[in-house]
Amino acid sequence: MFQVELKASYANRTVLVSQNQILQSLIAENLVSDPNGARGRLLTEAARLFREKGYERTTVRDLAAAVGIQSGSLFHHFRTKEEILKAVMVETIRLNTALMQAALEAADTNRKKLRGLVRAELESINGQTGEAMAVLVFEWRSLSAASQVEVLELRDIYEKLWLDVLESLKHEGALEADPFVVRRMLTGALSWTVTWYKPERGGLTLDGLTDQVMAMMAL
Amino acid sequence: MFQVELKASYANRTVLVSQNQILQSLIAENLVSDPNGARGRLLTEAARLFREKGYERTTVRDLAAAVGIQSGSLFHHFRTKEEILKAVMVETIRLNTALMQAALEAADTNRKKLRGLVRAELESINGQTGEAMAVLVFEWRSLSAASQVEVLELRDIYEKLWLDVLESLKHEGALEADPFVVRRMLTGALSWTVTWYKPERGGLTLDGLTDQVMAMMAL
DNA sequence: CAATACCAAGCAAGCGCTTGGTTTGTAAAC
DNA sequence: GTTTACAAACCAAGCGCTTGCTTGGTATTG
Repeated sequence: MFQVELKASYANRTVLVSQNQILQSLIAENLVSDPNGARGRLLTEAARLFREKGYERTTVRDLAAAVGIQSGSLFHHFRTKEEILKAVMVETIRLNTALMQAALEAADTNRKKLRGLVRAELESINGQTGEAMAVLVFEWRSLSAASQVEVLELRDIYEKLWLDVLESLKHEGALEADPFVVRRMLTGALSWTVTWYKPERGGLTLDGLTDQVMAMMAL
Repeated sequence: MFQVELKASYANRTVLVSQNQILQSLIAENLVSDPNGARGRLLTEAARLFREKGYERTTVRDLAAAVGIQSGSLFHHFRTKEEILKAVMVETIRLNTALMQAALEAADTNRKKLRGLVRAELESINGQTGEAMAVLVFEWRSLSAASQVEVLELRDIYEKLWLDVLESLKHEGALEADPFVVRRMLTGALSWTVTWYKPERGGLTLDGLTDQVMAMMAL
């Protein structure tokens, strides 16, 4: 019991450290904005507001006020309001693709890889990037058709990571259902946690939640 | 093979007939609007538009044009635009609660009851009431806090139907995970089908999809 | 001394909703 | 069977406000 807790705590710290390292390297490559910089701070606040009130109900004046500038000044950083939404989504997918890849590399069996993906996605949805992840799910329609195409290309890379693992599990005989369907179901189930899962109350940890998901799939 | 198809077709017809009977009795009780009446037609169109473009992006002029009247004339039927959204949600929940109750009554074991609920909810989401169901999920935030409270009361009744069955399954030992968590996961997974499930292509029927869900849960 | 970041002011368009008046449906009164 | 009465349904016009975004100019920074 004590052993388990120690191990869990250690695993948690490892995850956090590696998450940060991944973020830093993405910032260095200019693939995501530094949350401490002007642009990054705006995107963080935008994600928060978009999640809280929805994209349409969030005005450029709200966004500007959240970072302490005038509404007109926003348009020196982004040409349109929609470009802000797109940036939130693009950077979120980039970060999460990297996080999922790291989760895959840390596991040796396909079963552990799936658990790693589930755990990582739950962490993305319910952790610091949760607001941006929720925006990705719920504000999709607010993106123009042109932007949707662009973001979808990134999303396909991300989804392929999942499908590869699920297909391997199917070949192993560990999974009965169609990998494509399973991934879609998992997308829905995991995203939806953002609307109800509150780690502080209830006592259900992220690891516990991950266990429940795996148990539900008899894996 | 031929037998199976006949049976499926018959089962499907039974479902459709009973769906219609339930709808008729709810109309008679004035709990939902007749889709052929003026109010019902507006609500149907509203659900379609809200789902297609989102509540905020749908203007009262859009709504009015969809039923062929002037925008101002809308306000003889509803006092505010939000009242239209609320009406869509309330009537959808009322109809679906009745459908779920019927599904429960038609099954004898808890396992069949769960399958009935899953099947019925998938049908609600992907059938004629799908647009309204999607609105219920994706436009929740657009409801005022006061309306949210009102609709939540109805939703609780609906959710209790699920929880009772899941708890029975847990007591039977057929379910390992927490019923509450399972229901939340199912809510997410089933709602999400609206974004990807297209019965016409792919060849996956609603019954097939139901089977996949049950298989995923090892039930 | 550029380039970048910002402000103050406001424009054009679109929004939900109101207003005053007309048409339509219905049913009793004669 | 026409007339009268009246409410519900609807139209045409537009008001007041908010929206995303622009403009012309001013600090700030390397």
